[in-house]
Amino acid sequence: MFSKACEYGIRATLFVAEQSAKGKRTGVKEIAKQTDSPEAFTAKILQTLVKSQILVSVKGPSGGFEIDKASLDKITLMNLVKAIDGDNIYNGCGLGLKECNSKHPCPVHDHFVSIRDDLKKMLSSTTLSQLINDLENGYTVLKR
Amino acid sequence: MFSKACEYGIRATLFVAEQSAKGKRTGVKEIAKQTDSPEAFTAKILQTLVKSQILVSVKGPSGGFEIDKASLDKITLMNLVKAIDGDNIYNGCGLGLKECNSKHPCPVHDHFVSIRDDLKKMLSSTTLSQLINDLENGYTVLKR
DNA sequence: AATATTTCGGACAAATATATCCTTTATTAA
DNA sequence: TTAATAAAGGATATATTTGTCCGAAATATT
Repeated sequence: MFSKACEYGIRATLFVAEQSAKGKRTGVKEIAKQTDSPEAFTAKILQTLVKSQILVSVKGPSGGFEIDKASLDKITLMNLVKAIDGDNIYNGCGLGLKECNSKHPCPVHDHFVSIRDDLKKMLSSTTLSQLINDLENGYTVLKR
Repeated sequence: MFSKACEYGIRATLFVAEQSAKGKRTGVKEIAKQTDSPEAFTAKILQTLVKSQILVSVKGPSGGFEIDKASLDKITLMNLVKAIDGDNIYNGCGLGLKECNSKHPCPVHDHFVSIRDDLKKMLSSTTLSQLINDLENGYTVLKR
């Protein structure tokens, strides 16, 4: 479904979001530990997310990553996925054809339409706020 | 969504199925050409599909690949995907956690449930017969 | 000002996926 | 029986993804 980079990226962002909601800033080391992800690789992905203006980074002692509280319910899973994996997930053809669309469909095009639409809808309507709510409850987890 | 191998594999299988329905056997060269796929790589994938008993191969002159007509409406997309990509697509966790399930869910688990179920349902209920029907009509295409 | 901390950026390394090539094996047809 | 044909299988090449390492830049603390 998603690349490893995207899986790590979503997990990292959720951890940062959770901490930011508490007013805490957090660094790569802690993020990697709490999301059970490779540290150096996670650092790269965090850089990408900063460039995409999803995260804010601060260098130096007591630096780290944070998310503007106001954007917690503006940023969606779709924003993360696009920033890391691009938009192939909901634009690409199921069988890899270049010019597949409803006028010129591949054999599985119609079968995938509603599934892809549902996925797209879910990704673009699910915000960080919603997701960290379950995390704070302890209902969901970021590792294991 | 699927690997390249799986995309080529599905396209190849559909072409073989279409030909088999007409009583024709077809070789790698023709399959690769008609599905716009790399020939040698396609050959490898066809081997996998033969080992998985989805296709039948015949060596020598006038040899090639075919599908038992009786199995055209028994073999589903799910069978192809499992044979080539394994079952990670509908067993794996959206965020890559090892022990993600309804008792111990990752933050996106519940959000993915219905989408994954729909995908699984679609893959396991769509047969080769159904797919080649649209192909024969010219309603769907295998390349471009 | 000096030092320690932390992200940034580039180069590099390893693993996996994609893709090709060539020899062997089976089979058909002449 | 020989020659031609086509898949099988192994070795190898290339590309992409995943992952690491290290010096540079920024910044807070002393």
